[in-house]
Amino acid sequence: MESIVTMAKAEQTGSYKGSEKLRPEEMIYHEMLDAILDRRLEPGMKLVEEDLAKTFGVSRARIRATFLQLAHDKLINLVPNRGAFVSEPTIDEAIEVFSARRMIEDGVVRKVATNMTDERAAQIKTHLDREHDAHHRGDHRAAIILSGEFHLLLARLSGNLVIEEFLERLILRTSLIIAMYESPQPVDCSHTEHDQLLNALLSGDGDVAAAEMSRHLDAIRDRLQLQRPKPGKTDFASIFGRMPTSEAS
Amino acid sequence: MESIVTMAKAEQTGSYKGSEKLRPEEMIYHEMLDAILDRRLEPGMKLVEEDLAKTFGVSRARIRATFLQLAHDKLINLVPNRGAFVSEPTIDEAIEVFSARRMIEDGVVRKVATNMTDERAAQIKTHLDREHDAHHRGDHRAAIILSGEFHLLLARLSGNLVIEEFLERLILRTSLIIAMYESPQPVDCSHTEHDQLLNALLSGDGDVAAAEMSRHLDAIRDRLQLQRPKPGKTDFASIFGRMPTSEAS
DNA sequence: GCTGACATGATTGTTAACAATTTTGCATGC
DNA sequence: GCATGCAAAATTGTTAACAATCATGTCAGC
Repeated sequence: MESIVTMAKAEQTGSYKGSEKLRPEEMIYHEMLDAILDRRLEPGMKLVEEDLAKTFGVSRARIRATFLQLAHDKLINLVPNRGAFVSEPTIDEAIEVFSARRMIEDGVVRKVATNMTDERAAQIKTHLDREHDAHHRGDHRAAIILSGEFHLLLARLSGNLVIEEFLERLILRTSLIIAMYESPQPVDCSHTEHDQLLNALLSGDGDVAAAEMSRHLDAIRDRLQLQRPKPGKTDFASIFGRMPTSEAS
Repeated sequence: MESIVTMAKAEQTGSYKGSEKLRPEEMIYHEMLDAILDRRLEPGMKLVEEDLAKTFGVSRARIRATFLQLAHDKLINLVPNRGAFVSEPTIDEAIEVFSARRMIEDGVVRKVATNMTDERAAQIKTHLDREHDAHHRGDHRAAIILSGEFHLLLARLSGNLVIEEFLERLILRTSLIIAMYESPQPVDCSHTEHDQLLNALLSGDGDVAAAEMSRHLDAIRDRLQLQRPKPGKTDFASIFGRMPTSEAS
């Protein structure tokens, strides 16, 4: 199965097969990234260096370097002498990430709205077509990827590489949050919201665009179930609704 | 001599001597950070792993880990098989960093302005007093530190840890840019601009505060000499004003 | 005199072994 | 039965040695 991230990169560059030529270090980073965002590695799970080293056929040193990168993106937690654990973003953290995105992306769409050109509008429309396409095909996976890419596209159009890179990390973090807190029946109705965003951008009014982006991000956040986290492996008490007792008395 | 960063941390926590209890890894990171921001390590300078390892009395592995951190903050450049080099932010990068800060900090002051309380105003005023103090004492070094801390304080008051951390990195990057491009006679008149910012914040009007912050950041940028970078060690052509020829003919 | 191959030295990249720490399992005592 | 302490296993942290790569200096050839 293709990975979320390599697929996303392929969407950017337009060549999917080429992504296999990534340097091994990046390969491992992306593989772990995918596994985390796919919840194949569940939040809270311990990541043992040697196991991963064997799995990828590299030395522990490389795994440790990869850990540093992932920890910097807040996707794993590094505890001295204890090891690495997949991040379990708290509800408060989740809210802060969305709040941060609002602050950043408000500024982004303000810039994009006031600097809109026909070519850029066409770029956005092309992307929205792909989103609709994926949605009508029922390709939920691609829809999720493209949804994130949409926000990244706007950041790129704002013309600031610093913001773009930062937002990329924030979007990854958001993906982990969504994976952890999404409601049982996933709702990817965001593509219609993206349409509305384009309209707002085309109005050329920065305030209108910023308001629309805020509404959109709040909507994503509010679709999550930020009250009760999906229980992790270790949270037996909430799984069974009671504390453990002996089975046969 | 105290380091810029540990001094800054001390300002935050209120206890300077305690900063010596940092774990060795953080110690090394901060020492290198300081050296870069102080220009004891000049932009473009090669950082040899073994030399640094000997200097700090640690193994190369630790130095490599520190390199990853610094590279993530864009303070050094990591070139495969070639090594680590102190970053030489280009003029375009510098402009982008200031632009990114404008986007972020506009949002920050909007939030702070609309959520101002007496206590927060007092916090800011206390900080400004310290800035003025340093300035009147002629303590240029402390003035620079406190100037950066001012922006960080506003980010903290905005109540978003994600933004605060990101801005912290951006401020470090700005410090390197200033160190690289500052005009011959350093102008730290920014403390009066900070006063104006406080006034704008007290107005409670987000638009006013954002405009003031934009003006302030633009002013800092415009005080730099972003046309001609201060020549690095290797730029002999610009040092001597001509290309090398044989000395005795 | 200049260019390019080649050998040498310096530096980074990688691996494996060792040390320190934490976790786990078990026995002991209350 | 439960807590406490101890020993063993697992895991992380660190170091040193080796391999691969790159930079530098030398020398032959034009």
